Amino acid sequence: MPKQTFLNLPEEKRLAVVNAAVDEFADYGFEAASINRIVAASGISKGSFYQYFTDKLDVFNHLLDVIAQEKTEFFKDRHPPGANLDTFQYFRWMIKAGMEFNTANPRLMQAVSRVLLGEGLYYGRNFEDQRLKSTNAMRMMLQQAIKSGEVDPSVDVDLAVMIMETWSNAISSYILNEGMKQKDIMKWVRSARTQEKIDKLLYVMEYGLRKTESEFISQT
Amino acid sequence: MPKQTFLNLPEEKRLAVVNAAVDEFADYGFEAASINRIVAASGISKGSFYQYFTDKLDVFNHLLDVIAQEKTEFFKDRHPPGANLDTFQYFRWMIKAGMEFNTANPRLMQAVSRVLLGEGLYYGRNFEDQRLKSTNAMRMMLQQAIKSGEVDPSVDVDLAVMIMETWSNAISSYILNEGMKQKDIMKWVRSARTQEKIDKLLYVMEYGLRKTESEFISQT
DNA sequence: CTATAATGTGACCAGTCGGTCATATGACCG
DNA sequence: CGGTCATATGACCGACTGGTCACATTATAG
Repeated sequence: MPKQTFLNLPEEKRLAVVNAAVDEFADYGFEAASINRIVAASGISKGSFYQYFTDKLDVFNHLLDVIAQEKTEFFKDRHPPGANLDTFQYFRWMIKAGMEFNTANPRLMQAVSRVLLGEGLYYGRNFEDQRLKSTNAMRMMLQQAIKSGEVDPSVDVDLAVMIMETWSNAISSYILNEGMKQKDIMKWVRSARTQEKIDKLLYVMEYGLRKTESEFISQT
Repeated sequence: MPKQTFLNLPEEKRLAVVNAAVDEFADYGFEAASINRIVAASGISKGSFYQYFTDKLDVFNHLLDVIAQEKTEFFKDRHPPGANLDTFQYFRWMIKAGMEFNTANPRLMQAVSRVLLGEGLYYGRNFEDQRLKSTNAMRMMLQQAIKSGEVDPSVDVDLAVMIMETWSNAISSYILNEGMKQKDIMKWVRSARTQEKIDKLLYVMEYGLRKTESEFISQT
């Protein structure tokens, strides 16, 4: 939590600091973010910074507060269309609203998203080719399946690739992060519980994808 | 690419360097990884390091090479069960094989996964509570839907939450990363193309989730 | 055994980091 | 005006960073 001193600051100065922090985290992520640069960019002195915040994590947490504020402001007069949406309609509305919120605060959301969710595949370092290699393999697999009549030709190949890639990565991360907590990772991975969970996951994906695009359009 | 000098090294020494690098990237990610620590942990001198590699990225790229080698070794005598799997069966087999590979090389995969895909939600910094807040909201939403009879009670709530969370994050990242490339992010987000893509995505998710667990079991 | 080439080494460099603190500045009050 | 207190400042600190290079060690060849 930033000190009261910071919150008392004239808005202009306060925003300069917040914006500098947003840019810094968005450009460098958490570890590589530099307090020196934030200080230089916002035009305050280093001493002042340490009077406002205790450390780097403190500034970042303040960004989360800023988001919370912005969100209540944003959703103040924005409500779900109609009262009796079902769960998925509501979820869909939430996602769409989130997209609008991201659009309205792109740099801010980019900064916290980069720190909390990672740099993201679509941005990227020098590893784009590495990623393309695996997505291209999936794309070819799907196109082959379409050619052989196994998958409906109206399926959106790019979308299917994105979905498969997302799950491939999510499952890999899940196995690694959750697995490292276990004392016997191999036993855990091969356990009925874990296998069943992944099976269900893939089944949900598969079932959704098997629907043809024409059905999508008629049902949405 | 590491210099030939490095590849000529006695295996023991070479592995010491690779293992030190793996540990470093797994523990600190790319930005915060320290060449000094890698050097110290592997027992080589700093000068030698710079004779083997040009910089940090070069070591990391070598880890990708190591993975490629390990993978060909791993899949040498591991083939899909039967020749006429359909696309999804094949994908499922690939995912499962990937899980086994991760299990066999957990630290190595953790290192590159952390760098390429981010720290992952399930690991985490001091932001676990931030994440729990949103997942709990989704969980309650689903439980409410089950209570009211809208969603089949046999649905695995935790699984559904994981799926919804994954898509929520993936969509958010997609919008931010892809959107920042556009000259007019708002126009892009609201365009029919983008909206349709997200709609389809959510529809695939929804359709998979609407199936009841009993159907899962009978069909898998 | 000597000469030459390849490899290994760690002290050293300039630069940056997060963080501190004595001092300066300004705001408020009697 | 003087006095008191909150705030602002940037020089300075030790630690660490990625990177270099003159020199030591070892291997190879004649």
